[in-house]
Amino acid sequence: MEKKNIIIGGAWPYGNSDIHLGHIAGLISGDVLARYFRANGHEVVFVSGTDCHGTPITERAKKEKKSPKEIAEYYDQRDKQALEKFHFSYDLYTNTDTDFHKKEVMKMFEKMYENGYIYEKIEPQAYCEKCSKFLSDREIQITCPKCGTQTKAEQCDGCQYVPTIQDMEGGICLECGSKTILKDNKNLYLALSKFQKEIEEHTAKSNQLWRLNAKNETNKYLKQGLVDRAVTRDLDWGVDIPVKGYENKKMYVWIEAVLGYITATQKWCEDKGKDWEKFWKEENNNEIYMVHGKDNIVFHSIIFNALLLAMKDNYHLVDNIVSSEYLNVNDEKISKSKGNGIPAIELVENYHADSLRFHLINNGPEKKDSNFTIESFIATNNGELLNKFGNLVNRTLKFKGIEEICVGKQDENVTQKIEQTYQRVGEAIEHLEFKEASDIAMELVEFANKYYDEKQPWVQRKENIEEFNNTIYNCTVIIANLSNIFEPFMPEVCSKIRQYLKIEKNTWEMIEITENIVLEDIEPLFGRIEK
RNA sequence: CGCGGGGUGGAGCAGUUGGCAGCUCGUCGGGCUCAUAACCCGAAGGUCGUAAGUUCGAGUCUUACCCCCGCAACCA
Repeated sequence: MEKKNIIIGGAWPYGNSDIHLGHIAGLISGDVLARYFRANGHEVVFVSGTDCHGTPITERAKKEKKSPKEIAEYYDQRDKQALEKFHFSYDLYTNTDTDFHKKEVMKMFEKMYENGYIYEKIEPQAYCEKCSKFLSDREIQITCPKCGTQTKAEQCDGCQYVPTIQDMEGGICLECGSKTILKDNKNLYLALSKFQKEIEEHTAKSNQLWRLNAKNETNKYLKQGLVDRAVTRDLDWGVDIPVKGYENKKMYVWIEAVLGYITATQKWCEDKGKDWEKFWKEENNNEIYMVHGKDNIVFHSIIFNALLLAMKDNYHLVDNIVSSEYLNVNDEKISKSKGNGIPAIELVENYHADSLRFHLINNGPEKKDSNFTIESFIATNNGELLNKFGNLVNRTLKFKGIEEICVGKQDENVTQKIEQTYQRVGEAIEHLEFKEASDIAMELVEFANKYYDEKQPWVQRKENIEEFNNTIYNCTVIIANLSNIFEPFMPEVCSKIRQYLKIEKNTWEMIEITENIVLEDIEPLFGRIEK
């Protein structure tokens, strides 16, 4: 297979709360891809980080009487820990508050400005004279001109009406309660409209593998026609604007956050002495995957690509949008007010990370919203993983009194099944069908249990020791290969198997066992969860 | 005509370009004893929401209709 340079970008968790199971369910696909491509010998950079800027963080900071930095740092640590416990194999997990990120983003911004894709526009904006500042929509309360509901000016709670700028006049500043006026304000805008055609063409060309939601969302925006977007905000927390006259504004958080995929790559490459451009610039046989939830789609499929184009610097655009739907918990949408968010870190401290990973991959919101219940998770752990997978390993490697796996005769059918499984699982992963991939992988486990039962090693052992050795040998070969095939889904368990069988590292091709293996300290891979 | 998702055996779901309706669990019957009472075999159970249409052939495409769910903020 031709070696590729692959970027996998996991969505950046927002640093104002713990990431929950829904985030993990969406992001896990990125880790599956990363592990799979690495095993295939591709050059992979898998990056993410904490998104530290923006209003929700400043709001939370104010409420807790802390600085935005303190809030962001706390959740950066928490999220990083949670992701590590889930065995996310990020090459770099950083955050947007690093000097490196800010410096590099400012350079990129400057380039877009110089290229004329970022321009100044003066427009009236809601202003509070008492607070002496411009207000964003979410900081104003208005009476909806359509239905009369009292609502924040982002969108009407009652009728979904989106207020115009005129509606903002005479609203109420949520900070101090005084009336808002309209006042001219200058902002920098990204000329998204100039990229309409290029993004349309690129999308049509590359969206074959995209999920339906990504195609629909992106096409919806393209159909409406891309509209230029303000990229500066009246805030004091964020990345500075490297343009004269904008000293007291900051960059719109989405703009600098998505550029984090690039700065993180740059940082990692710098530390490793590699060339970051071969991952991001054209003609390097590269491929870019972006992994996130459905509400993030247009930021990656449209805005990020527009930014890449605006730099006019030979950037390779995003090829694959891997967007998940939402995970519900006990049939309810995850929401903090309901308290059903289940911080990811709490679950992974109580349950086996690999079991959770497998369950989320096999039952996750890949094509539509899915529902997580602890009962269904227990069923996966006890039924699929322990009874089938764990038990296969145990009944083979802990066969009564066995101390050593002796090299035997490789069974043709077994070889064929294993090779076929590599191929089919690989294809499914490359087609971004992760549920399918995990199902096919499980088929090999079921095949092995069947093989075992048909051969009846407990009988063979008494009647024909050579055949007994062959059976156990073939089952062990399957197990060895399971440790490769399941690596993208359950890395911890797989590395444990490799340790038992003294296999050095995982690959994505059939491995054989050519030397006897002395068995030591074999322990069950999964624990039973009692209800 | 606001937007979006969905209706498939008892439950939870899969069905990608239309080609004999699958999976897991559950139920019933059988086998085995190596293994964390785990494993294997067999059976029952579906007019794929309703109606019409296109087609040699539709769960899969078209149209109409019925029902369920989500859509302020926190939040993916």
